[in-house]
Amino acid sequence: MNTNTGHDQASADVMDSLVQASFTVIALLSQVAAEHDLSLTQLRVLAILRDREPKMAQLATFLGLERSSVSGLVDRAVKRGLVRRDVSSDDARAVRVSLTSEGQRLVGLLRDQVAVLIAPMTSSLGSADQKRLSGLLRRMLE
Amino acid sequence: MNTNTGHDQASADVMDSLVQASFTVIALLSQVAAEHDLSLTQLRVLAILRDREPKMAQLATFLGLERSSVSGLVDRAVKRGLVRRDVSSDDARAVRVSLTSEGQRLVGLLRDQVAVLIAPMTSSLGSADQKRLSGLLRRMLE
DNA sequence: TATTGTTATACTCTATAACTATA
DNA sequence: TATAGTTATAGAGTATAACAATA
Repeated sequence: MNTNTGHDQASADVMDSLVQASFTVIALLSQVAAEHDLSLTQLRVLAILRDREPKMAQLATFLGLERSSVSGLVDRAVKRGLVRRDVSSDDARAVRVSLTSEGQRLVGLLRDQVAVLIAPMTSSLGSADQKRLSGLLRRMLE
Repeated sequence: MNTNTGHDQASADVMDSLVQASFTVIALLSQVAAEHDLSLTQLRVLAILRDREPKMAQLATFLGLERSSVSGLVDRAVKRGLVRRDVSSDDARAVRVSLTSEGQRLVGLLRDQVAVLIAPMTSSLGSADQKRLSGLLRRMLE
């Protein structure tokens, strides 16, 4: 009988495999980031800016961080020439953050390297199972 | 034609869904940790110690961190009464780390809370699909 | 008055280098 | 000599609180 306390075996299995897979993937992303002297958070910043030009407060929301924390992150990324700050056209208080061309180049490179590192894992599944996996994950994330 | 550069659509799909799912899961773990004033790393330490009593160097390997970093982590966990250091019986240089009863209690609680938070996600899949998902993830991680 | 962003401050996390004690 | 662990130091990441500029 399932008493719905979240402890039945099937739930525990999904939880454990999801958690383990997540740590594996995050470790891999951290490794790619570290090879470019970036933290995981800096990599996230670049990934977010890949198809967005948010204001600071929006970037903080995406990252789940305080605005003050994001100020420092953006400072360091600007110092490295990866990111740009521009005063918003519609609100003189607001700052819009975007990738420089150097930042765009790097984010493409990072994506390629992640693909290379993740491939040995995913290719242990056949092509049909890869589609099943991404389908299941997407349905779960919706 | 797939030129095997890791850029075909199926590979990109799995990569993107895995990365997105991983960030979602890690954010959830961080949230549970934060509710107990723990960092994600401290939560990992407790989870590792749940069924192991490693020496410092082994714990560092599990975490993928330097021994000096682990010294600080264990210091803070000891200070909170969650973890204990004992001189190893076979090597007077080595230190064995283990959970206190308070640490055991907490790690159980954390696991329950993660299960509760992850449930809304996983339960969007039927029971058969949950099994498929954990099966695919496990095969991928082997 | 409320909001946007930055700055000041403090603590955690992490690495490197130097050290102590034991093997 | 080599290994296990700690300590000293420095930089990044993070939050809270206080602040300036603009709305």
